[in-house]
Amino acid sequence: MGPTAVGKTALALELAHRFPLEVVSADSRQVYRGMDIGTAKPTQAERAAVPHHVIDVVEPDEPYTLADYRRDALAAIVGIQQRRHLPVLVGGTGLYYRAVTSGMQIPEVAPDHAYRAALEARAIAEGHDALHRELAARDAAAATAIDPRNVRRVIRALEVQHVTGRPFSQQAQPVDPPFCVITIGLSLDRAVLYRRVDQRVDAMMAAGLLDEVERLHARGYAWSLPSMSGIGYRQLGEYLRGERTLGEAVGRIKLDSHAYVRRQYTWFRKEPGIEWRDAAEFEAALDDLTLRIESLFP
RNA sequence: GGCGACGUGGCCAAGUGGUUAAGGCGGGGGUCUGCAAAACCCCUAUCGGCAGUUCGAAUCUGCCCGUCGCCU
Repeated sequence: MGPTAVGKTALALELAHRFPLEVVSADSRQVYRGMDIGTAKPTQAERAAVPHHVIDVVEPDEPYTLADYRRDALAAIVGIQQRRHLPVLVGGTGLYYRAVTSGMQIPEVAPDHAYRAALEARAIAEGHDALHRELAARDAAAATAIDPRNVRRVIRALEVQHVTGRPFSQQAQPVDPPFCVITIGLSLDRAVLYRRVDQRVDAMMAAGLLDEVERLHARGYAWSLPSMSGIGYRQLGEYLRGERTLGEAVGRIKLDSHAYVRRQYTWFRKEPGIEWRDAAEFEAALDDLTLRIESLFP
């Protein structure tokens, strides 16, 4: 695990020279087909050399949820284990990481978009506190745990309670992890990482990110889609709609990526059991990880 | 050397006598189990320096320092 552009993919590919491993992506954007450059997907050559899973699984306009991801990732891991290969989860989406490694029980309630839209409208009309008060009445524990201003979370809790008739808070109890996990967190000095992010954004532009975004938009994918609202796609959309210059859009991509890095760290810091390694000491991290894995298979 | 303008947090920028000095950007921290590269929240200055005027000054006066412009 680790923030964007820290070198996770490179480390995994290097590790693949030492172990028969397969990669399971833990990246919420690489699941979309056709979004290659902006999501920094591993190349076709890299994916030919090392099998990758949970990449390119849906079209950009298909909804893909946490539950979908958990199902796909666990299925991939089972398959890898049957092949007697080592499953290596690689990615920067903290929630996805947790869904796989912590035995998360996700309430079996599919999104009801009409219901959500109605509640969103209420939040706007009556204020988010109104929704939160309703949640407090229906599920006090959830109301305590969820920030009233985090409308999206409040709505999901209401949705689960609405559909199942049972409190959301009682349906989200984690169980023991289904397997033994070693987590290596790759980290890098913030200023250095920001520089690396900026360089990668420039490289993405040179590699044709704008074309990629235009092509997706030409295929009819709305800017409001979750897939099209990711970093890179959103800002270039603003440029294509004439809301800002190309230079401004690229600058925005860089700064939004910085903020994303910060949010990623916030998430990872909270996750237990992560062993942090300095990405600047790539070889050392690689050797150390090799020893850690070998110790598991005497 | 003279004249003029300006000098507010890392940057941009309101405020031109009176509650705890707007806001934006950047930076930092945080929340989040079916939209998570999302959504949301919090933090981040005493106003170039000194001396005055005043009950009270970022806001007025003087000097100094600095920046910019024009002139010689």
